[in-house]
Amino acid sequence: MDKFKESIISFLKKETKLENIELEVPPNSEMGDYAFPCFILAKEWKKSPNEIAQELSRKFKPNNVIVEVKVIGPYLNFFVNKNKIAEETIKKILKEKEKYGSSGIGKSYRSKASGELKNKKFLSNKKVLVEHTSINPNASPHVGRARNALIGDSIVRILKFQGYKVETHYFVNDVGKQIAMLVLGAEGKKNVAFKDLLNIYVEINKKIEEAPELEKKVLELLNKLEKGDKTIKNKFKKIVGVCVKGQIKILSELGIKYDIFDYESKYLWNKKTEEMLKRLEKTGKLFIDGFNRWVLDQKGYELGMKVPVLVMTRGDGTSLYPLRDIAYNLNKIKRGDNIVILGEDQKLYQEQIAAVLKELELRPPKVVHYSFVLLQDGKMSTRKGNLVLLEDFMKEAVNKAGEELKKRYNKIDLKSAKVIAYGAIKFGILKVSPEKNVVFDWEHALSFEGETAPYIQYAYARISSILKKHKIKINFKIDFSLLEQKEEAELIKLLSNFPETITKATNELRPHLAAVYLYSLAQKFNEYYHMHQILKADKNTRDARILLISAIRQVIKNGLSLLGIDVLERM
RNA sequence: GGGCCAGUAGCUCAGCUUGGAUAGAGCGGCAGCCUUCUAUUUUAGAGGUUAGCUGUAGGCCGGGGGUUCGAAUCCUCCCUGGCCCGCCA
Repeated sequence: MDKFKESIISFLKKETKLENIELEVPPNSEMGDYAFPCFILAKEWKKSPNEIAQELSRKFKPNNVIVEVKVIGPYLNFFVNKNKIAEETIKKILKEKEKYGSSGIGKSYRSKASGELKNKKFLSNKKVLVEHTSINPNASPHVGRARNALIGDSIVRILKFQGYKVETHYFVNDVGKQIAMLVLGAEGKKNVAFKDLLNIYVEINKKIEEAPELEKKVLELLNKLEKGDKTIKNKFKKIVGVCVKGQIKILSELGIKYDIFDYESKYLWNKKTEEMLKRLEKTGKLFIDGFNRWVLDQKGYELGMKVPVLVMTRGDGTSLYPLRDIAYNLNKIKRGDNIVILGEDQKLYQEQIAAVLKELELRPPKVVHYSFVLLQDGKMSTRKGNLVLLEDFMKEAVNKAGEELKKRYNKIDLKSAKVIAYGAIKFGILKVSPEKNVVFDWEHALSFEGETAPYIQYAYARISSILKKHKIKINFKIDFSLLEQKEEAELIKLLSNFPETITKATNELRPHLAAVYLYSLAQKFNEYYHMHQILKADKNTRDARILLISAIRQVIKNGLSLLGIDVLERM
């Protein structure tokens, strides 16, 4: 908490004898910087809230931090020392530079062996494992999948920014039915390339739908695979290899990187699943059902299902996904604390996994769920081929950005076009809260105006170009009281709120908070820029304003980097 | 049938976890800001202005009920949409 709030709260605590003081921010900065609503005291003091506010205001003595109070109706409003907040905030930003906004919570808990942070935060270990993307290796990723990768990547960036040691994992479901289908579909085709996979997958799905007896062939393939048939194993490996390579290329083009790829197949043949079963047996909740399968009873966990059980094996004893997944989870839990990004379809299943892990007295992963991206005519589906491919979206966006650049500079700078295009894609997806369904619409998705990354990048470029025109040495002997405009006060307040916003985004694993914040900052800056001269102001005011916009520039850059978005010095 | 999530302006969203002052943005609409050219009596049309800015219209915050001094926010019922509920992963 900053010293401004602290000072107000200590005053109010003394005067009201309340344990918890909740301060609010008035809707309008002219009304004050912080407000205390006096309703809660009305009953006890047997006075109207307005009278209470009056009484408190008489008791208040201005100081170095809080310079004035004002009663507006039932509210007691406080005005902070604007010079002080301006000076401290701007100095802090320009000194900390790319670190500004980091609260270092990742580091602070690492240095503490145990203690209060451990109980407060869900992260308690030294290392944080973030598993995201984990797209089925059956085709080129569609836009809906990108939501997973982008949210995950942003969370990784945020955690690293806060000082956490992060390890990024990608789980490859390389032994599933869908891969078997792909193998079957590719039968007889030579040199299958990444771009062919989608068609093959859609075709084989159609074929199976028309001739369900083909399904037997799929199961046969799976069976042979599980028995370790070398030829089949290689076929799976080859096609998965082509697919993963292609997927990674696209994601890496977007600046998304992974430290470790975990292959599900690893858990198909090693003894981990057997060990897992033995361990589960000790809970006394594992039983063999009428189909001769190992099943875990999950009564008592309030799972939203008719019969709360988790099936671990097939009748023939071979493992099902949950069993392999639990083994995988165990492996990850050994390495550190876990975060997983998954679609909303995995919600119940993850609750089941969490219940299993609790049964084993292990800390379940923190799961971030997101809702699906829909198309006007329904759900996106790789199986049906009803989708917008991420790579096509990227291509279109780069084309559009290129055109815009051409309009302005009469030439296309591909690197800049990509920064703009990928920024737009990322921001467009990240600014929406993850639990919301999104309907993909080309026109909307390719817009570079309004609440978009290019708008924010533009504010950054604009500041850069001002600073280029006029280079002054950063000199802190500046009269910060010259930043007296209303817009300046609002900007400074926003800047000083940045660390708090990022802390919140970290604790709640919600990158969209950063996106929303950045837009409001860029918007406020543009407003300010149009109302007030910067370089043409008189010398002292100009120097103060230059420091202010330098600070804004730094915060925009820091914030965008948390979303994986780059900036341009000119655009 | 049951569980989870969402419903806020014509459209896309923020705000909801922690109740508080006139419910905020963007897109689209309308009217402008700064300039150039063409014709013209005061004006009109076309274009440019780095992706910029201002004003304005547009809301029973899905609906009913409840809690509270006060509800978009909390509780409850209902409606609509998304996701899920036993040998797929």
